[in-house]
Amino acid sequence: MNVTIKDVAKRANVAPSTVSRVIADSPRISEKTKRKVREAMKELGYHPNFIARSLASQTAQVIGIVMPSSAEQALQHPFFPEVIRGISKAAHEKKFALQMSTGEKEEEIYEEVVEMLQGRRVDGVILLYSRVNDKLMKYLLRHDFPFVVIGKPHQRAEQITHVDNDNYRIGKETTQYLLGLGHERVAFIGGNETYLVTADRLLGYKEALEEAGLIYRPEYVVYEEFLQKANQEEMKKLFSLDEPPTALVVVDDLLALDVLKLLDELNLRVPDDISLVSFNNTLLADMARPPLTSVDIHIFQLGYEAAKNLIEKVANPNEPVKRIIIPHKLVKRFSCDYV
Amino acid sequence: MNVTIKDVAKRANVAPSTVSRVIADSPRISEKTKRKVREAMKELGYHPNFIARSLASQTAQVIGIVMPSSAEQALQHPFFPEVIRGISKAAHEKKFALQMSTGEKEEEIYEEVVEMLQGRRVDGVILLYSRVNDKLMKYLLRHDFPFVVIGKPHQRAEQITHVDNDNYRIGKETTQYLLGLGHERVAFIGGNETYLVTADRLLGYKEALEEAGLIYRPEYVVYEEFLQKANQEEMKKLFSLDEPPTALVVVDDLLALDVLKLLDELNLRVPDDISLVSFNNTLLADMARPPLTSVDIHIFQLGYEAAKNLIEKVANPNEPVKRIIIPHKLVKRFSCDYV
DNA sequence: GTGAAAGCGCTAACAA
DNA sequence: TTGTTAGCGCTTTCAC
Repeated sequence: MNVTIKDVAKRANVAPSTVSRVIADSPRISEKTKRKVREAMKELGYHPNFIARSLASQTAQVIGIVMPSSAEQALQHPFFPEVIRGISKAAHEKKFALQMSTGEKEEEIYEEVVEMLQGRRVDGVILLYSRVNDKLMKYLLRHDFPFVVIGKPHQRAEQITHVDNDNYRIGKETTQYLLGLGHERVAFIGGNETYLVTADRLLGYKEALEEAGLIYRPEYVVYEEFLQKANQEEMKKLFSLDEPPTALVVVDDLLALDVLKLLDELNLRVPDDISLVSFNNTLLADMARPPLTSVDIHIFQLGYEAAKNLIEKVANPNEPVKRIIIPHKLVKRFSCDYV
Repeated sequence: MNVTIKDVAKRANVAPSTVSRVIADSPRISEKTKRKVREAMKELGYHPNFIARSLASQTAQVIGIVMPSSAEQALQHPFFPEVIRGISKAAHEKKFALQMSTGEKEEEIYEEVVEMLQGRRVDGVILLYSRVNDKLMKYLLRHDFPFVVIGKPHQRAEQITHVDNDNYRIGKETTQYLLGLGHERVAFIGGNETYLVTADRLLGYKEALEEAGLIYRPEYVVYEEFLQKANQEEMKKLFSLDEPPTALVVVDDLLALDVLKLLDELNLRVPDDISLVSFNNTLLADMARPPLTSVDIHIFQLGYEAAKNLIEKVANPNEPVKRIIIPHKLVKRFSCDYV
């Protein structure tokens, strides 16, 4: 079979435990012995067996990535690869491996993650979503498994380490930017209504209007699902209002592309006829025509911080709960103009 | 500590091995015993320890995904999330978990994958790239580790199970489509020169020209790196030729968006002034304006088949080497017109 | 500074 | 059909 610690021990004329200590670079082993052992490892082409190590040490050095229901769908959205990039970076730095959930439905994912953790395959998980009343989150909390959520937990946020943006402020500032350009009829195009991000940004949007002395019009708020061509009804309704908006706050780049397309069909030109600012500042924003003014929420950093903090928590279970707010930044391009 | 197989055994008044057999649903255990054991598992809240199982059974039930140098960069390209989606689907069906490489440089990734495999963390890997003279591939071959590559291996392709498109035909048919529209000055915009995909498609492109009795002009072939704004020199040169092309074969949607942008700057309109067909048919193609005619290479399926075949190979090491060609399809939208 | 030995939780050969 | 037992390859007390 394979070269094991015992083979190395024999070759180096030491005990297996000594080899183990050399692997861990224990300070209690003499340099001379270390050299000898390392040489033996080289000669034999030894590679430590992670699995055996995991079993003995009760730690996997692996973190799990939990996608929202339907990993399959999620990956269609540029947000996810980008968070994963950040996670990957941090994991790599700390020498942790990455495991991804593959489940498609909520219940499946729940089972899968439970097995991951109970099966000791991963030391902790990062939830890439924050859903209302999430069964999995409760389970993690109850069993005291290390986890971090990206976004704001709906319940017990103060007990859960999470990495988020200040979505209220984002919504507010973005709206204010548009108001500052002279727009008074600003509409809000949200994604899925049940996500907290949307709700928070909407709150900021309302606040900005109020502070500016403008009234909030419910008919100016539209929820369009991402990645769906079909239900553009709401959007069309928006533009057949007596007083259609002159500016749009669109909650996501991908959605913004959809919107752009629709506006094109309606013969509305951006930014001449209508201004638009979107969020996330993914590659899409830059590649759209016109290039979109977009709020960079630093997705990569969201992932990076999530992984970093999860790993800290795994290493030290007493690590206090943290709430990490990643700064955002409005990136101006060419989709906004004075009214 | 945690509930183990022994606890369950005690509770159910059987031997640990019996419990183990129940987990594996061995047919040699009576239904009655199974029931009894399963009940005990429920009562105690037992979850099998994967790590222990892996160690004992010498199999991890995990497949590794190897990104090209710089996982970090790669994930910026929509191709990767999409293959991963496919891989995820197949893995999920076969109850395999997914582990991703996190390394950034080629050498790092090499080390990482070697540790993954030697450390028995994964049973096999999928290479999401095919590079000339790849050190890792040689290693895998030499050590007889199960692996599958997406794309065409540069060397010993006949010894390596791989999943690919017929890129030669793709290049040829695409060019023919443009020729059929009356274009005689068709340029080829490739990505990274060292990838085999590009080379194969270029071959097809040349062949199409030849068959049509047109001469191949080297100045009509341009390599532009993906995701780089800087080096647009080559492209600009292309359009300052005495006889600039009237149609473009662009090797990738993302690149096509870049090209679109550049054309815009040059005041060339698609498809009026210039026709363009791109590849991959990602969401981008549909969202670009104009929506791009693009060759769907079925990225999802590439991933799906790769994972499926890898898992088969892991289950049965004698599985013969396979070459799987995924069909492609030209999806017509609005970026091409008669000359 | 190093060795001996127990044990992590499971599987699988061999017995019965 | 089920039990006994010896590992899988490593870490980690506890000795010395």
